[in-house]
Amino acid sequence: MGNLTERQKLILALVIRDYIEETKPVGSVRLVKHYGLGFSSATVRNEMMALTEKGYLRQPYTSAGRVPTEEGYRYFVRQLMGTTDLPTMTKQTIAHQFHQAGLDVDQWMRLAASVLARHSQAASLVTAPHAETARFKHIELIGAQGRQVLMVLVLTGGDLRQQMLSLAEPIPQERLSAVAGKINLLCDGLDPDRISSLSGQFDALELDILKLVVDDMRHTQDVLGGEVYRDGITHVLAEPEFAEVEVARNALRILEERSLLEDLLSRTVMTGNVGGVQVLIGGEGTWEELRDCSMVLARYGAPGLATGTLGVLGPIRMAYGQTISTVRYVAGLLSDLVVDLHAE
Amino acid sequence: MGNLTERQKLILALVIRDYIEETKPVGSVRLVKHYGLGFSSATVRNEMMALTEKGYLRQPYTSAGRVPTEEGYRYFVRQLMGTTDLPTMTKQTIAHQFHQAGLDVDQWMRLAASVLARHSQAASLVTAPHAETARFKHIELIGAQGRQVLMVLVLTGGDLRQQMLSLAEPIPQERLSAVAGKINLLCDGLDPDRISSLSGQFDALELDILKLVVDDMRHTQDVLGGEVYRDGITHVLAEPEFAEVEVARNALRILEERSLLEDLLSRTVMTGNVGGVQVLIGGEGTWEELRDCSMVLARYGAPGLATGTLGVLGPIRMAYGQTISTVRYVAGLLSDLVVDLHAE
DNA sequence: GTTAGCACTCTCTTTCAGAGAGTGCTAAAT
DNA sequence: ATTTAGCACTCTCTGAAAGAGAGTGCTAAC
Repeated sequence: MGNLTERQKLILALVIRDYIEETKPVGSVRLVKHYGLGFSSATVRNEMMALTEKGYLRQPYTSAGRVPTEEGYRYFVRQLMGTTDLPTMTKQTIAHQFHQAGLDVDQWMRLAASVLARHSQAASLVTAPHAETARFKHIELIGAQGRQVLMVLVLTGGDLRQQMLSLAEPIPQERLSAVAGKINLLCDGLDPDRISSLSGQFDALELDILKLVVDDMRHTQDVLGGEVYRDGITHVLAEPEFAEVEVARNALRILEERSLLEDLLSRTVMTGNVGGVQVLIGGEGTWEELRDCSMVLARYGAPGLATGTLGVLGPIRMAYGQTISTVRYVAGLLSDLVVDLHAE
Repeated sequence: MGNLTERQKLILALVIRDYIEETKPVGSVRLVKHYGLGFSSATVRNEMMALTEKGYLRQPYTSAGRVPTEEGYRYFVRQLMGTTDLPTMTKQTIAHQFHQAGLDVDQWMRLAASVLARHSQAASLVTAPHAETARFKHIELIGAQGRQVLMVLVLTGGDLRQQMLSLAEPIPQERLSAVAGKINLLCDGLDPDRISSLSGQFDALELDILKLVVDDMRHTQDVLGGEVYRDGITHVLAEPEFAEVEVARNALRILEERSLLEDLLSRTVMTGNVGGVQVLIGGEGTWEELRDCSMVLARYGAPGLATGTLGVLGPIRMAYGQTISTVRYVAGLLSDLVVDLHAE
């Protein structure tokens, strides 16, 4: 595939930049005029031919202007774009909004989704932070009417699970509290496997409860155990590449179907480090559903404590610089907030 | 506006039925042939003219077939359609799915949204059940690192709120438990106003906590206090009336923007009774955003205990019979489940 | 290595004509 | 007094044809 000359890099970058703005094939004449290049359109044409040969550009049809290929975008993102950063003003505005939200995780998530969507003009996606390995912290059993009992389970990392139990027979609140107290004492800080191994020390009722606790904890360890926050779906519909309803449907399916999302996240961002931003451009040969769109994903949080995922879904013709820096910045903010919340 | 003759009613119903199926203007000849009417196309034309005059039908352009107006759909839904019911088989299938979901409210909601979306082939919307007037049931204060405290608040109706507090100084867990115990004792079953009036009996720390409790309880009373579950967004995009991206954007905004939704729900379904299904066809002169779509909404739950809202959003050309019976049935199921959960 | 010149290709837009569907009116039939 | 057959008319939709426009790739000169 050979390397690119500086001039080829320049032209590739300009084609991408222009195409992202204008949404139509970029011609050689336009490029020279619009960006005041120091060489002629014929030269640009020659370079474009080379770039087309190398697979970074393509023509929608013979004798049309050039459009970046997915490979072209990837080269741009990896080699050409450099690391951009959000303007200080913008960062301050966003940070301010988060500080105003206080310590309510639900608020953060909603705000994060909203900020991502607005600043990238695309659909956004945020999963609540949760511990990778669930550890028991606290259980509460509150009797309701009859044999119904509300079980509230608190895990390290701030995960909170509730469940309504229907017991075989009514149990007085004192007994429930005693059971909860015993479990709290013996299981503090343990993971589900350890708790399972403790079964010898409990009676039948306690074991029933403990079984549910363990199931619940295991469930929490799933990638998508918690709530998924979305925003900006209407933004992607505004993009011309999603005018074709089938394309739009396909893209939104990714956001809507939990199983798809789970597969996608577990095989990409979950394999990366916190802080690193991953860019998926087109299907990347793996995801048929992503064929016509790109995603910018990141993991946030504090490894060992609690982590979550956030990202953006938009057309392949995406302003990657802007989007990547937004995702990185919001991921950083959320990481700070997670740390603030758990350690002092 | 005068009343309609039986034959006019028949023709109106057939036009609507045919238009819903075929998505194109219905002509007089087609109507006679396709439904084996006992009178000629000329007669149908005369009746159609009358129906057009009365505002129930309209022509996209001179000498095209007829299309129902919003007024036409409304008449159909209110006077012509009658009460349809889901096939027993379908009902059983749905009921079975819910029973399998156990007692996990989150599961119910997700399932309800999924069922609504699939059976109505439209976008669905479900809000979690919560008490209209929040009543205190239980508080738990769990010390985390340093001055951080996790407050878990349980209200009657099963509402569960968590919040991270950052206290002025570290407080030992015993003291926290004592505070929680005292609040549990004195506030059991009270509404936020009553709790506020009790301030004389508490010390500074307790009052700080109590303040947050009251705020949280008030917040829970909002229409959209809890989580909103959505599904089937891709379905509406498949409908031809949403091929125009602007129309689709507009419709999805309703689902996406909390403030819009809040306004809409509080002014419609919240004014109705549990069990009653409300149908909004087009903007109804009030909601600009709903101009190009219809919603079928219902409230479910047990009044006084906990209620929630659910519904469906689709094109005005919607299979109202099918959709309404699905919404009614799912609302009924959720109501039963809410009752099961709270009373025995 | 670069550039001017030019023929060529392909799309996009506009125009036009014909087909088709459906109406509304009139006059006859029931 | 309805209902219906007949018919002229209206309007959209489709496809073909033509012209404009943008942009390329090649060749030959700089």
